[in-house]
Amino acid sequence: MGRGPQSFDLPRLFAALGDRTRLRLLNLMSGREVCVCYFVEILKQGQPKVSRHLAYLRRAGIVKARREGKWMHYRIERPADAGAAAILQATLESLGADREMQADLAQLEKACCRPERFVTLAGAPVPVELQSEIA
Amino acid sequence: MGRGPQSFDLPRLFAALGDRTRLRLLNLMSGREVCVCYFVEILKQGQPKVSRHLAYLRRAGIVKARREGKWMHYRIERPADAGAAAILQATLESLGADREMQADLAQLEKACCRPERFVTLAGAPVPVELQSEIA
DNA sequence: CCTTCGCATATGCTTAAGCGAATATATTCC
DNA sequence: GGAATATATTCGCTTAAGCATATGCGAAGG
Repeated sequence: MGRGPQSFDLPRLFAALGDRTRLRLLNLMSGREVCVCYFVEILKQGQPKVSRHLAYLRRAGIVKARREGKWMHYRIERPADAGAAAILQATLESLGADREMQADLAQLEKACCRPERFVTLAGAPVPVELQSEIA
Repeated sequence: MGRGPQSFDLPRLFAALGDRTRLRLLNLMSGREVCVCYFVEILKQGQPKVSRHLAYLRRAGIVKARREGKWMHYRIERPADAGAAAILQATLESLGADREMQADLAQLEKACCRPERFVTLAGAPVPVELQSEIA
């Protein structure tokens, strides 16, 4: 009994999406690979908090980390399960309607163009657009 | 600051979807209006537990209750927000891939055709298909 | 090496979720 | 009106989530 062996763990996915901080992180990663330091700068929240939420997303299987020297880059990983991928896709699209999410993206633009304005981002790697990624 | 005044409370929606019991309830309501007694019979869980989860869905704004005599009927209510509606739609569709959800629907079919087989459903109103409802 | 930097994780706390058992409310039937 | 039925809510408990502070750990750089 219980769930079928091949079916995705949807409650886990929704638990991962059920937090505003994590949605803001996903929004910033939508279409790009972003360094952790940008998250900390833009969300204006403590680094351990950001790191914990990124770990949560990682464990839920919707985000992937890549190390580059001292820096860690995160990007969205499309789930293998088609249903889960569709849900994530719909979620990312609906985030665009949210004011704060728009503001976050605007901040990211500013930070990318003029990292010298942000003390914490001196020398940090600029986010990179992803080619065949979600939205 | 914070969210825009018109944007939907997505974390609340995801919190509502982040529980397997609630997903099973939504799956059973997908395309039909169902009486609470069917939920209790099919999920084989205590009535207060089912009622509590239904209340949760009601508060999240994705389910609507209708009283008919002693019986309460529940059905899915498409959220006004387009993004939230799309997420809910994708969720309902992806539930079809889950074994337990399929089994629940099969049980519902059986219970509808032969309610006399289920002691607890004697005289209970049969679920009714909805015309222009989600999926 | 040994320090600094970027990030991750452990710790202790507070708050909220889920549960079963018991109780309350609403409707029907007699 | 009182018993019976269908559903909702409350209570006490256990478990998990989120937070801030503090600590651990890999990678550069001197």
